[in-house]
Amino acid sequence: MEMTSAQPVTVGFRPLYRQVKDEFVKRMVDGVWPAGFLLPSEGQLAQEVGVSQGTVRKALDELAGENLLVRQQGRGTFVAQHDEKRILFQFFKLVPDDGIARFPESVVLEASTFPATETEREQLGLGPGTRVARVRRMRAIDDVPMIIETLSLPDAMFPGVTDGPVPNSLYAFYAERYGVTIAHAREKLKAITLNAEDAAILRKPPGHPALMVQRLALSLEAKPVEWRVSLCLTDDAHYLSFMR
Amino acid sequence: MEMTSAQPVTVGFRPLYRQVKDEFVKRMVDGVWPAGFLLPSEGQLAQEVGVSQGTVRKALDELAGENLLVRQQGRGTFVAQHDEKRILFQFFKLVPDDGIARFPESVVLEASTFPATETEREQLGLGPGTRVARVRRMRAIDDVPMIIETLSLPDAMFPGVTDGPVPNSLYAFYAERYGVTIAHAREKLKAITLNAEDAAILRKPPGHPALMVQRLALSLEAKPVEWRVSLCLTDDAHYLSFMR
DNA sequence: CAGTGGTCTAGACCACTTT
DNA sequence: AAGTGGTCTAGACCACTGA
Repeated sequence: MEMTSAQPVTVGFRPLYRQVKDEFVKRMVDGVWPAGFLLPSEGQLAQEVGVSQGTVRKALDELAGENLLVRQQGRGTFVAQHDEKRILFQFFKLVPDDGIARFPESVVLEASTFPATETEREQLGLGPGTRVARVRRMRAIDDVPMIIETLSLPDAMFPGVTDGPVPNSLYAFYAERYGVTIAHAREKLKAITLNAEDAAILRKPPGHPALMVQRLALSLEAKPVEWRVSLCLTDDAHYLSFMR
Repeated sequence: MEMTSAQPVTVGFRPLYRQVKDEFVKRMVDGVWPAGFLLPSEGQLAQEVGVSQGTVRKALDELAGENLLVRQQGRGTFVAQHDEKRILFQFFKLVPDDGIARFPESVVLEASTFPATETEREQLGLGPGTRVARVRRMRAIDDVPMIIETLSLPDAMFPGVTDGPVPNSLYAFYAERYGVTIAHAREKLKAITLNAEDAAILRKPPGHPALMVQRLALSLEAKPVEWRVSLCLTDDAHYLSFMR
């Protein structure tokens, strides 16, 4: 029996540009390349990691396609930031019926830490007995109440997040204060009718229909980081979804 | 005054690979490359249109990214088809809460042509007095009624579509019988409560909440082709949306 | 085995931005 | 003018498929 001829095990194959991509993601995760950072030029990066410029380019192009980098011809390549424009474009799908997307203001109703519920533990991948920070707030567009939002964060990952004031733009805050970047999210939608308490906050009668949006936000490392349940009025707005 | 020195008008600049891409889309629109068609190899195409293989590749890659082509290593590149798998993945976002996507069956309630309403004319870009074919059907998953769907098609583009039986899988039917390929779609979602008639069909009490999905489907040429309003029960299912 | 798409490289030139 | 990303090319080799 021939011992030396190993079978062609294709098991560990991983394209160079993907390895390069992983390295770049790691730099973002580790904070070496923070939000807004101007990357070295393609040529420099290629020399640095020891591959051709074309391979670096393919890695950067894919990261730009995932909205993690922003490329600007003549200027350079930047780490994406959670500015208002990006959030409106990438994460906020509720649009007034006039078609002009606007950023909602917020009024915090409650912010404190609690023992995680079973749903929170399941969604965020937490063990029993873990604590979460929970924020409940009302959001309005043009001073018209539109959304009641309850969000849960692993307390260990966001220590003291409910101690101070909670800013309106949370994803920029997570990045700046905790070094946690929200990269992607999954939303599940259901139609419900409002109970008396929620209806009062949104100035509608009990039993009024609303859109319930359950969002799980994932970090750069694809770990679940935030669980958010929103009740949205869709009388004068709609949730917009494109299928490419 | 110097008449010969024109300013450097960058007006007509269009990358080669985009022109190649346009040419390939045209071949699909014209039916030269029908659904499921196996394209010539990259090398042949490059020679045919007179560019390098790399340029053809970039065009094909973008088209694959838009789900208009499917590439398979070792096999070749194919024109995308509206098979059940693609529709489930790309166009059908209502998923049972168990997380296992399934294709719904249909029962046609009504199918005929009518003068287009103002909404239909506006959405489909039709002139006054135009006729539309309208189909109303109930859709069920695992024999449980889930959706009431009303769809409108320009009669001129789909002549006689309501004369025969209406198949369950419409997008494959549009492609095969009318040479119309649905490429993309836009959906607007609202929460509503069911009226007595719709509630009876879905076996729920009047006033029960439901998700209203208004879909405008676009052809390869980016023209609006189908207007579809669906009322979906979300008691045991949800609309799933990813944000990349 | 031949043929396909997938990866990787190297180099040239173009368009855009900033100095 | 210098530096950036964007396009285009040509050629080599790899991984996958099917005969």
